Amino acid sequence: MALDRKDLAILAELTTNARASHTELANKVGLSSTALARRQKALEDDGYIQDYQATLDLAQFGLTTTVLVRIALESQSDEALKAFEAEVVKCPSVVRCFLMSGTDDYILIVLARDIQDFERIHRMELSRLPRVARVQSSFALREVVNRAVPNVVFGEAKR
Amino acid sequence: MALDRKDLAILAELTTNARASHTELANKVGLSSTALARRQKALEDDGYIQDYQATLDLAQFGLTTTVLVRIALESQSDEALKAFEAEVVKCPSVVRCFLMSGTDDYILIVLARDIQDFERIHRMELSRLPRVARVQSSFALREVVNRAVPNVVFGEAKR
DNA sequence: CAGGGATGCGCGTCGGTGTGCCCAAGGAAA
DNA sequence: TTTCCTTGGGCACACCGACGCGCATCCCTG
Repeated sequence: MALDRKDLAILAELTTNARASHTELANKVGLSSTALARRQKALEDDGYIQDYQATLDLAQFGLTTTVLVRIALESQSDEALKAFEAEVVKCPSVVRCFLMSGTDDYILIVLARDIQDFERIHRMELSRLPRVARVQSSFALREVVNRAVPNVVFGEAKR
Repeated sequence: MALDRKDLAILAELTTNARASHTELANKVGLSSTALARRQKALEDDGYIQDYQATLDLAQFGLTTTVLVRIALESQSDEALKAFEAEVVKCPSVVRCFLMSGTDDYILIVLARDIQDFERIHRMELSRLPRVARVQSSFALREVVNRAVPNVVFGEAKR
């Protein structure tokens, strides 16, 4: 299935106003509400739209510090990876975790209130992860770009 | 303003079903629809909820490859940082960009269709960024954790 | 005991949503 | 070229549900 520029406009708008009504969206895209409803339902049924979620302002919760954590394991055996991953998913301060190629085995993105809070997270969450050989943390001083969807998705219009 | 466990339950539910109606949410949280409407509006007005956005399945768009890119600049002067950041925000394949402490100046998260596509991105987007001294790319083999909101937010109930 | 804050119920209004039908455009086949 | 068929769009309508309000109640606190 190919998406035309109106589909992309719908997606672009929904990634900002997920609660927009059919008529509201229709006006912005340049369609009637019924045509838009059909397209939106198709986008959902075809899996382009996964779900609709509220975005929280993490700064309101005091989570202003982002830390990138590089982790190397003692062993790259399947058992070690499984054991590590089974625990890392439980860490409440971890928002992302990638299994990486290269020298580092895993890279985590951790959210903390401040540096002292990260010390606590390091002690209570990260240092308790199994099979870890080395942990290296880098603090993000500022977030320059933060997009849920790359702009490249909306750039191409086909029909 | 302090949030009680019902507020957290509302937020937890809205981060999954942003389009849920008041009555629907009220049933899940254990409130009447009117009480829930008041709380939800308060959460919005107080800035806890930033906005509501549709989540796209990036795999449906062919974006299955995540790359972490470490970039060091020729100079850490304010002018060099400004010049770099002004251009990196235009890169359509970049979803995140952090100014970092430590040896690396910036860390980017880039989404590509595949490794060949990343070669194109490297050539067309990354290598054209100004003041770059060194670019180092690491491919993510798998994504173990991907959360928009850390679980630590929902963990604390106060009232 | 009094008062403020939050809740729940009921109501009316409003708007969204879904359906049926018709129309226009484009492509294919005769 | 004509005709048929398919695809997508728009209009109108009716139904259902959401939403917001007012008021009584409850709890907690001072």
